[in-house]
Amino acid sequence: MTTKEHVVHILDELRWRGLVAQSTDEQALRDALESGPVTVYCGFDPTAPSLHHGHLVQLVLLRHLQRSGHRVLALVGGATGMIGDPRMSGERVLNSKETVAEWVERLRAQISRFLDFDGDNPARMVNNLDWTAELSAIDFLRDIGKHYRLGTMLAKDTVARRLASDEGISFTEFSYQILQGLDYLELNRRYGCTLQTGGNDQWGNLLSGVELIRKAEQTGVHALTTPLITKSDGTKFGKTEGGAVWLAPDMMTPYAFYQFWINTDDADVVGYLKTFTFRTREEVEELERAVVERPHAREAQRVLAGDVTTLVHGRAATDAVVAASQALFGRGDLAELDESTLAAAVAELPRAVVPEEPVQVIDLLAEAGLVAGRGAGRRAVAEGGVSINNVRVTDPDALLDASQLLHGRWAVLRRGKRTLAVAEAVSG
RNA sequence: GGCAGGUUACCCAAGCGGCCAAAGGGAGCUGACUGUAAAUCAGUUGCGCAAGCUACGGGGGUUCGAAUCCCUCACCUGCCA
Repeated sequence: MTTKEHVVHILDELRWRGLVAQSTDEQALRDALESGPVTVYCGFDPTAPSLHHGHLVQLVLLRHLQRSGHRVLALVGGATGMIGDPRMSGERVLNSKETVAEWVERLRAQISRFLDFDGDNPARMVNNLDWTAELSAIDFLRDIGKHYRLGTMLAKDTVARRLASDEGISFTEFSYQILQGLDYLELNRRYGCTLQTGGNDQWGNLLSGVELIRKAEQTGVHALTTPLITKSDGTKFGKTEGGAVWLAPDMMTPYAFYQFWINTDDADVVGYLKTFTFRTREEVEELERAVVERPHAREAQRVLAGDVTTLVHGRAATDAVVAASQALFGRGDLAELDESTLAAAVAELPRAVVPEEPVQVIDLLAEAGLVAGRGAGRRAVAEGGVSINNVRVTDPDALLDASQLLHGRWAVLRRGKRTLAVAEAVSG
């Protein structure tokens, strides 16, 4: 921490980083954060086998708070994940208990990377299934349900809109807000938690807990939300060919993850540096100048991609993908790369196996997942969008011949400008 | 439980007996221009080299011919109880 950060209030720091959208009584929150360690919690529901870019914002926020001395609780929604937070796109399909349990474990492992669970201010991991599994329906309705007014619940934005939609809303999803409120109450009682954070779309759910605690405990607690991360061109942040930007390496390779960030628009990169990296104001300002003065150098994008990939996948993985990116997108001829450099670079890519017999290029493309099928492969070749070792392929029926294998082992397949895979000969 | 409406490709949505592998929009993909950026313009988006095959919630039927008509099942929604 630089000396300057000591004089900047954590809330102002977070605001500068674009991490603050709404909060309950801001002055009260400001005073609380200033007067001593605040216990804060943020929940993560197991709706998929991995966290994604949206959760990353929350994890970064928690990390900032922990670094400035506050106590952090990371909650995995073993219970809420079985109910489903209502969303505008319609009723969710319930996952099996086994699936939810499995995903809970995966999320736990992922969250652990972002916070410090040792030292003198350790973060703590909690699971809301721990206090809901044994809760009887009667106790739930008497002790918790009695504090909830139907009018308030129905007025919640998502609920109201879902009710007005053709699809409506099930009682299960409607009840979600109570479960989340209960979590906050429970954490307040157990650990003195007085701040809950979340995405701005969670505002209603956060307030559910704030109100429940006010009624049940006659005490005021805080809520703080982060803004929805946006892109300047109006499209959705975090959307890729494969879906979301997953943090799990088995769902999105570190290479693909790095590439996602390095392809950030000029118009967005400074904002993302503030939000997703821990760079100081001075560093960000310098990179901001670099974007204006030398946009083609893409320095800000490189720093962003490097920092975020390191945060999520670690130093070693990042070094590997940076080297791979430089090799594969560098100016030089791929054939001139030495064997070990090329080996490291292609290690990050999806691959297809080159059999003994002659094989069609389009089959390799399909096998490597670069195209959806042979037809799509033919189309890609016809469009001029396929190259092998940076040499454009023009014949849809082209075969890969052994002379194209670099170092006798690899051929770099490229579709479009930046989607890569490798065809590898079986060694032997 | 009753009545009404709905279920079309990644999403929205048109089509209501042949000219439908299915309009239009969104989104995606590719090319040109670039800086692995944006914007713009162009092409493209069921499987198959092709003949052809499989498709409009599932099943059955009418018809020379069905996404389109009939029956039935499933699911969704609304109103009423």
